[in-house]
Amino acid sequence: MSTTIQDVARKAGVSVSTVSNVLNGRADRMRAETLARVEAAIAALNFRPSKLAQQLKTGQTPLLGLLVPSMTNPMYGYMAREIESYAQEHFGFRLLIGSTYRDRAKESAFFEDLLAHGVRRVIVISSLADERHFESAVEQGMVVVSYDRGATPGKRSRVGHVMPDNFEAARLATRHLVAHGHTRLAFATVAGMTMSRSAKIDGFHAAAEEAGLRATAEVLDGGSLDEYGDAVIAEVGRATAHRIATMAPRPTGIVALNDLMAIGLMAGLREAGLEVPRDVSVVGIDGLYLAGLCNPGLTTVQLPVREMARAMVERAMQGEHSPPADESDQVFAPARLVERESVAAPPERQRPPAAHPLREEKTSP
Amino acid sequence: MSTTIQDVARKAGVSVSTVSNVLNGRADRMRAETLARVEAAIAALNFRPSKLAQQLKTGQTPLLGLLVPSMTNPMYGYMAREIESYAQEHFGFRLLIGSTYRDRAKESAFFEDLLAHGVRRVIVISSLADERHFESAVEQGMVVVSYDRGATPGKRSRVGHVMPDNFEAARLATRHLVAHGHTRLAFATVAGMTMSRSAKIDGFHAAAEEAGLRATAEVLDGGSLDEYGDAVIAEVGRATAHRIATMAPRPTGIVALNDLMAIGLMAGLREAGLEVPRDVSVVGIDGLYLAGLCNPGLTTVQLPVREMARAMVERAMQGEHSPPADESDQVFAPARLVERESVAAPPERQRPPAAHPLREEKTSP
DNA sequence: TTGAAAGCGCTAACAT
DNA sequence: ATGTTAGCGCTTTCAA
Repeated sequence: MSTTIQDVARKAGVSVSTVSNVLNGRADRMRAETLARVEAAIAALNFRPSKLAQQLKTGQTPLLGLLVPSMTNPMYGYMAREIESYAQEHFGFRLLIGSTYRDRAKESAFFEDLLAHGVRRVIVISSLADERHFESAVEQGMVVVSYDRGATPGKRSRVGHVMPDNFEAARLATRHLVAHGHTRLAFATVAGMTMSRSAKIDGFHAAAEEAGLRATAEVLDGGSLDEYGDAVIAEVGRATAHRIATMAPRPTGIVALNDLMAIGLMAGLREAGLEVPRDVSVVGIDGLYLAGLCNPGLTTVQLPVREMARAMVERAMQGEHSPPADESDQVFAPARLVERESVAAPPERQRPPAAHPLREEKTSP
Repeated sequence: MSTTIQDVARKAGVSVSTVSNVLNGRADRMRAETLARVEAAIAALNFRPSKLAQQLKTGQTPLLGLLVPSMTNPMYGYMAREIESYAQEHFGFRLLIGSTYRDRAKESAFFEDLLAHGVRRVIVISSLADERHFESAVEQGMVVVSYDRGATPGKRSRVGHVMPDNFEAARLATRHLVAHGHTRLAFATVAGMTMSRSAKIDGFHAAAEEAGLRATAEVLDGGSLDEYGDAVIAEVGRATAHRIATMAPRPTGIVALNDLMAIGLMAGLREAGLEVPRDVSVVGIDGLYLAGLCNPGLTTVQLPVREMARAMVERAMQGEHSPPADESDQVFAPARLVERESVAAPPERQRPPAAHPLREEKTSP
């Protein structure tokens, strides 16, 4: 089929081991003239050693597994992009990607396949509560790095952890609302608790507490992600917005779990006849570029995505050895608040939602 | 390291070929009792055959290469998702993904790596003009399917082609504007011509012609994609919007190359003090779910993404044999127009852009 | 400085 | 019905 090391050896008039030596940078073991002949043959035949065969021999394959809940979510696309380019540029690794839709069976199946493919390093972005299936993969020799979830305290896990400072991110967002004079605060999240979600809620509460607003700060728990199709989180945001519109008194400052939810929230608020930021202020967390394209522009807390991506790749590449004796989680400072137009002072007194028809979508053939 | 076929054979008290036979569905060649023993051993040892070794032997690896311009673009995320799930569910293939950033060198490097990894089937979503590097990959035994680009007429290519009916999509969008009474039409695109772009432009012109509006229908050629960072297309849209705002007379009905560009366009129009749809109407092409979250909701032509994804996977799996003698491109009807709020009748007379300050982004630490 | 040879884990003739 | 064996393309001792 394609040229093999044998062909090269034959063409260069040397043995395969010599060719293998030049392939593996052991050019010192041979005469310059031999090296030249081999290199010439490689070039002439346009030979590329089969990674397959190399792997089978060495047990190492330059492939990085990446597990994301959904590639359709712009945040994961963003992270995947950063992970890919760093892994490629610094380690020559390609990405073997898989979507899990937050389904444990799918996650496990993906791990099995990775193992079978000889992939030994994986980055997992998941919101699944427990990590047992990862541990078992680690047992089998995998290096796994998990995003946005801390190690279970006590149980020293061999899984690496990288995450943003979710607490601080939410606190920053909440303080921004407080600074604008909001006193009725809400945190909009989805059903189900994860480490990162609870950290954000804690940050939200902490900021409310500081401002003496704890009594009126509430957590709005939206629908489950499973119930919705694709735009999932945004849909939950939309649904939550409709709920907010009917509350009395209504919260005026809302921190969303993430930008996508915030975007859905804004759309829902609009549909319910409420105007952002006149009636309700919204701030997101993530820092998607899409936030800057919204109307109004979404104020959001920018997470250090690139830095986190690098840290994850580095950790995944370290190998099974190096995890610092005291494998503490790697946490990043939340970057900065990016101010746009979705936050303003709360309204003097609350208006009822305008008698605004729900917008309809027509479809024509 | 991990359990091998040898271990299973030993444990079951049979030879490796017997185990291999059960692995490959040749259970009929043995006694039920033997089969049972082998299966028991496999289960007990939690044995998964190494795809690596299988590949080396068979030359087939259940991996599908997918080349996209950028994973950050929601449209590609959407396509990747559909491709992945179909390939996984129907063929048990995983995705080896790569971003090219529309760079030929990166594309070629990716192909080389795929070859080295034993991957023989690739789907390419690219806007690069020529396909020569694909042809060479095909020469080496790859099955490649290219999205959104037709085969060069005459030169019968061995590369498969799948694309939406771009002409019809743009025509549909344009007619919608015409139906709303617009007479000054524009098509907003990016620099550089590709097959799909020119098909859209043709569709745009065709609709204008039908309506006798050809004289005032113009193509607005935005910046190059290379100049921008990540949100690329949206940024081009934004820049184009600023240009539109200063035109006199100004077009009132705009068809955007795609949804992302339309979203950027709407943001830019807003920044320039123009209101959509009161001053300018916009319609996109793609049908991203994000279009429904915009404010105003973006009217767009929904492309049959899932169907196209399936067709591409099917074609990629067919193997090198089947390409129908007259390998014609596979084209899909554009689905439907999804009406939202970004289109209205044109204004009676044009207002100058409001003295509206550009919105600013502040960043605080 | 170079080559011979033994596998890596599996498949598929070919034997028995 | 089951086992033996020769590779797939490469890496890596170990010899020459």
